[in-house]
Amino acid sequence: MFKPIIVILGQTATGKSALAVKIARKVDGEIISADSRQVYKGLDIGTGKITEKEMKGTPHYLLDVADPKRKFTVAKYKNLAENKIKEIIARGKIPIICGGTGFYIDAVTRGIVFPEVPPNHALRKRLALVSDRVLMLKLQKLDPERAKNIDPRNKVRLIRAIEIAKALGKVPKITEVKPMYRFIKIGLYLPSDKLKKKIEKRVEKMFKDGLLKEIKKLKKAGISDKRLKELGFEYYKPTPEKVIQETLKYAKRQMTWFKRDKEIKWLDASKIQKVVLNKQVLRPLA
RNA sequence: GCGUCGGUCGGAUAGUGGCUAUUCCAGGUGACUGUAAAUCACCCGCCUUCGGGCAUCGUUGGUUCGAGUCCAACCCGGCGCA
Repeated sequence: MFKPIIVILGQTATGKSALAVKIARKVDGEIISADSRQVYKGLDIGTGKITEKEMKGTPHYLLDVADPKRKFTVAKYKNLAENKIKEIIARGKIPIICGGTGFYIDAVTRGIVFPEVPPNHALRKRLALVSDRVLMLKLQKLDPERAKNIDPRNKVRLIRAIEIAKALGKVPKITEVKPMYRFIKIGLYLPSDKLKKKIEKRVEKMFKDGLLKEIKKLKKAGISDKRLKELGFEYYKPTPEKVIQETLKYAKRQMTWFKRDKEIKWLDASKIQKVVLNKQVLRPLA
């Protein structure tokens, strides 16, 4: 049987990347990123993407695998990540998943099975113009079962449900296939005052490193304001204050997601020591 | 000092004399089936046994069955004139 796979997760700016590298170097591991924005090429400074230097020679995967003009998806992530896990294990190395996108992590670690219906952009475009009420009526006709427990005001979900129902006749129930690996989830957390300070520092550094230039470059490459906003990148007028505020809100939403997962073992990021590392993180790999 | 316009929740803002004071932002709680830093719901004066109860539109008085809305005086702020 395989050794368990370590998952490092937590809110933004808690130091996940550095910890993952540290562990990887100790156990001869390789890192698979779980970040919905770092998959895109060209989104570096704004997403806090790890630099070559910070990797310290440890291989990282699922960074820069998508074009920001096109939407990446969880299902795609799941596929790529599972392939990478296989590859890494086959090479006799240890996979380490590291990131802050809860949905992506769950897709892999809980083995969520997504209906095999690729996005239908023409349909989506058409349905986007319709009110949520009408969308709900449509869905009720197509699949009364799914309509019962869907968010009736959430257009994104309604559209997706209709998309699936049109293709398959109905939306399949959520299924989870027990993954063939065991995962150990380590959550890195910081008390809110410390997190806030770290975020402030990080955002200031982003501006110093050229965040505005990066955004300009993306715009020049033909990425619309709307798309940039979807990527969490465009603020009315990017100022450090605004970006800090948005980042704090995001961190809160991340925590809302992680809190539901009782399997996560939480470690205080400001107190993490070698001893703790050995005891709680590395022991299962011995 | 005179004239004038205004004062509504942490900030901004709506509100023909009539029931439950609007919307946006910020804040809080949560949801999550191929967009997930996305998208969405609820709360956001006080109390609550979650049914509701009590407050409240600068202050004080007045008119009225009924006032955020009308009247008067005062307080505060902007603008104009001195």
